Amino acid sequence: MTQPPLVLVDGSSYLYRAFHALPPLHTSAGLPTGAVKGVLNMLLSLRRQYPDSPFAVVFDAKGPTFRDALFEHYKSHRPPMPDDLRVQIEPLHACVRALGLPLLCIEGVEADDVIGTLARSSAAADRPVVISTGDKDMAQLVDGHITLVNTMTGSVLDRAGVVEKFGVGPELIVDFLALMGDKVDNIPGVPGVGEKTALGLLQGLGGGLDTLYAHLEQVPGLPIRGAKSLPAKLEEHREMAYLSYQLATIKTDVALDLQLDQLHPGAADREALIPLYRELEFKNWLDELLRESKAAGEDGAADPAAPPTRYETLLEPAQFDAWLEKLKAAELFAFDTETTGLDAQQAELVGVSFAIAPFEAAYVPLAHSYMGVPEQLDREAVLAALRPLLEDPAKAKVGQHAKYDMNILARYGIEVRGVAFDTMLESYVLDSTATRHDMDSLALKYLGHSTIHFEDIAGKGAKQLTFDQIALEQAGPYAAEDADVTLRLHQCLWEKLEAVPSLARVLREIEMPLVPVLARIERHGALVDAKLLGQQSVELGEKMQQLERQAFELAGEEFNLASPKQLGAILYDKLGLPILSKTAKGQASTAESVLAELAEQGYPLPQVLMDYRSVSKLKSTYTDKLPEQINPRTGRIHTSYHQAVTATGRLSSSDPNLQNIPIRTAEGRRIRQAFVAPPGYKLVAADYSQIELRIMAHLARDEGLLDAFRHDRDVHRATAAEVFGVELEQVSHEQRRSAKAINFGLIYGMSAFGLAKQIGVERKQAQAYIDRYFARYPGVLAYMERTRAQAAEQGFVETLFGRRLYLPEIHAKNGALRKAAERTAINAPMQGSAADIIKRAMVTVDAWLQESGLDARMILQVHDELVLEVREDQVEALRAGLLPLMSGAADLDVPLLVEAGVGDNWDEAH
DNA sequence: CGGAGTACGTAC
DNA sequence: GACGTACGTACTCCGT
Repeated sequence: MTQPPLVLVDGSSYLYRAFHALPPLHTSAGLPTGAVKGVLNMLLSLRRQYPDSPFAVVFDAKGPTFRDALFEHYKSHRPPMPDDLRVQIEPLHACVRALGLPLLCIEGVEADDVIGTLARSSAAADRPVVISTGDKDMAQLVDGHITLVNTMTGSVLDRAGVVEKFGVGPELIVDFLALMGDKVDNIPGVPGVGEKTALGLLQGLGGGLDTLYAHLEQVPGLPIRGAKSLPAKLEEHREMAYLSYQLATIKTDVALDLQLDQLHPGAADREALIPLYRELEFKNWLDELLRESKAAGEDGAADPAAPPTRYETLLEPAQFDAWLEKLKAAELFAFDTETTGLDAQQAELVGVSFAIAPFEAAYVPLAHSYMGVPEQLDREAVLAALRPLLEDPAKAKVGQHAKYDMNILARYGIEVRGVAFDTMLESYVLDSTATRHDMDSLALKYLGHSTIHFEDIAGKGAKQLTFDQIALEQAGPYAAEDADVTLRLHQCLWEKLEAVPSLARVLREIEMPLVPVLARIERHGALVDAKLLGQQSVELGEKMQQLERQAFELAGEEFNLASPKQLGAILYDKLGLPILSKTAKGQASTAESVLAELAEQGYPLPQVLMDYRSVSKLKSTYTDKLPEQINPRTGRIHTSYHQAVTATGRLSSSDPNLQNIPIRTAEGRRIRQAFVAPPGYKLVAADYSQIELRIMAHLARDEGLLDAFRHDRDVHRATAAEVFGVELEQVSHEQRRSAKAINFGLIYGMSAFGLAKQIGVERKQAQAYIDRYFARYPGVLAYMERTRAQAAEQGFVETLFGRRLYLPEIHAKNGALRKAAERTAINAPMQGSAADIIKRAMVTVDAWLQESGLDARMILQVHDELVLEVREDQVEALRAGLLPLMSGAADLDVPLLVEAGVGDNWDEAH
C-alpha cells in the first residue's frame, strides 16, 4: 500500500499568481481579497484531492535571504510588491492557520528552499511528494519520488514531463538556468546565452556546467552576434555562470526543527475562521461554516448570546387567538407571507408568519396540501381576524420586501397599511452598492446568522416543491424564522440608519411611503393591445426574412445573423472589411457604431445588418414577448419595479422591463402605440424637462446655467451659443446637436475622447469645446471638482436629499478604475437627485389621487416620466393637479418644468 | 438541458 | 482606457 504523498504548497508563488491572474475583488470597505480567495480555493481543492496527506503551506518570510548576500542584484529589478497584494498576505496566513493547515515561513531562506528541504528529506524516507507550485524553477527538484503540480492550471510534471517541457532532465535544470539566466529573479546567467544556446550546450555535452567548462574546446567557436565567439563568452563569464548556478540552486539542507508528523492538518478552527470570513466577506464559505457550527451543536460562534428560538406553528384556534392578542399589544411586529411562487400577481397564499420580539415568532399555515397534512385554521377566518391589524396605518409593521406581501394580500382583500419599515430598503439606503439585499444575505452580513434557505426545505431544480407541498415540520421553523430574522434585522439596521439622520430621512420620507404606491402601480398593470403587437410581429418577421436574404446574397453564403461570431467571420475573414474596433475579449466588434462606420465607408452589407438588427430587436424583445406577459386574470401587463437595485436610487423594472420601450425611431414608436387606454379613458404622460441638467444648475449654482433655465431657454441652444460664440438665433442645427452631446456628456463625466467620438470631431477640437464650456459655465467646473474632492475625502457622494452612494474605488491605484469611480461620482448626485424627486412626486401624486376621488391611476414610471390612466372627462382635472405636484416635488433654484401630453396610447400622449 | 459569460441593443 | 444607470435576448461554452 502506497503512502499518501506529502503535499508542499508554494504559497507565495500562488498568492502572486492569483493576484495577477484573477479579477480584482474587494470587500465593501475596499479591502482587496481576490488573491486570498484564489489561494484558499486552490488549497481547498488540494485538500480534497489529498485528504489523508501531510501538508505544508510555505511562504517567503520578510527580509533578505542568503541569496541577497551572494549577489547584491538578486531580484533587485523586481518592482516593489503592489500594496493591494501586500495587504492580503496577513489575512491569507490567518486563514491558512485557521483552516488547520501547517504554515511555514522561515527567515533567511526562500519558500523554495524550505520546500526543497522537506521534499528531499521526505523522498529520502521513501515517501512520495507532491509540490504544488506555479514556479518552473522547482523542476530541479523532480525525481522518482517528487512531482510538481500546478493546481491553478491542473498540469502535472514528473521526470518525463520535465524533459519534455525543458529539453533537459531535472538534474540539469540548474545548469540550464545558470547559463541562460532568469530575468524575473535577476539571475544574470551568461550574457548572449539564451534558452536555445543553453539547451544546445547541455544536450550536446550530456553534462552540466562542470563538464562544459572542462571541455570548452569542444564548443563550436563561431562568433556569436558578430562579437565574441561562444567559447570566449563562456570563458569570460565563467564566474557569473557559477554564481548564477548558486543562485538558481534550491537549498535542500535548510535547518528545520520539524518532523514530518508535525505536518498533519488539524481540524479547521471555526471560531477563528468565522470572523475572518466575515471580515473578508467570503459569504458562501461563511454560510457553510455557520451551518457546520449549527450542525455540530456549537452555539453560533458569531452570536454566542443567542437564546433558543421560540417558534410556534399555529393549528389551534386558541393558539391563534393568543397570538392575535400579542400582535395587538405589540408596538411593532414583523410579518411575512408564504406563497406558491415568486410572482406576486399569480402566487397563492399558503401561510403567514409573525414575530413580536427577537427569537419569538409564529407561523400560521393556511393552505398546505400534501398527503397527511394536519387540519389547518380556516384561511378566511384568520385573514378576517388579521385584517384590522394589517390595514391599520397606525399599527407599525416591518417586512422584508413588503411590497411582495402587500400585493399577495391585496388579492385576498387586505390592503396592508402601516408598513413603517422594510429591511430590504433599510439595507439599500444604508449601502446601495451592496449587491444583494435579500434576507439570507442580510442575516449573514448583519446578524452573523445562517438562515434556513428555501432550497434546504424545497429542494431545487425540476423537483423543487412549492411551499404548500412542504411539511409543516419544516415549513413552520422556516416561515417563523423569516419573520423573526426580519424583526432582528430591523433592530440592527434601523439603529445604523438613525446614526445618519439624512439616511433615516431618505428611508422614512422617500422609500417607505413609495412602497404602497409601487404596489398599486404593479397591481393595476398596463393595458396592452396584443392584437396590434401580433400584427407588428408578422410585419417585422417578413422584413427580417427580406433582410436576411439580402444579407446572404451580399455575404455569398448563409449564416446566423444573430451570431456575432459567425458575423465577424463573414465580415472580416471572408469579405476582408477593416476591423475598426474590438470587443473587451478581443473579438472583432460588430457593434452598431462599427457597422455604421463601415456602411459610411461604402460597404453594402453592414447597412443591411444594422437594419436586420433593429428589426429583430423589436420583434424578439417587444412585439413577440410583451403579449406573452399579459396576465390572463387581469388582461394587463404587471411589471415589477425594483426599489433596491440601482446604485443611484433609480427604480428598475423587469418582467417585463417597461422602462426601455423604444421611442427614438418611428418603427420603435409603434410599440408604444400598443400601450393603450381602456375605452372611455385616456393616457396622460408627464415628464420632467431636462431634470438632470436643472439639478446640475442647482447644485453647481452656475449663474449662466441658472439663468438659461430661469428664462426657460432651450438649454442646448443656449449652450451652443456660448460654446460656439454665436447669437442664440444663429445657432445651427449641427451646433445645437453638438451642444446637446456636450450637456449629456457632462452629466456622464465624459472625456474629450468620448465627446470627439460622439460628435465626430478631432479630440483636440472636442477638448476646445469642453474648455470653452467650462470658461462660460465656471460654476459647473467648480462643482465637478468639488464632487470629486468630496468623493475622495468622504468615500461617498450624496443626492439633494442626502441619499448616499459609496465609491471605494475612488482611491484605486488602477487609474482606469479610479477614473470610472470619478465619473460615477459626477453622475450619481444628478441621477440620484432626479430619482429622489420623482419618487417624492409619486408619493404626493398617489396621495392626491386617493383623496381627490378622481378615476385615475399611475401606470408607469420611466425615470423622468409618469404615465397615468384617467377617465376621459377628467383629463383636465388630472393635469391641473398632477403638474404642480410634480413641479413642486423639490425646491430648486430653477423651476422644475413638467410637460404633459394626452392620448389614446402612449405614443400619442407624448 | 441549464447556468454563466459575452455581445449587443433598448431606455433615461 | 476613454459616457452614467438599468434589463432582455441570443449565442456560446461548459458541465450535468
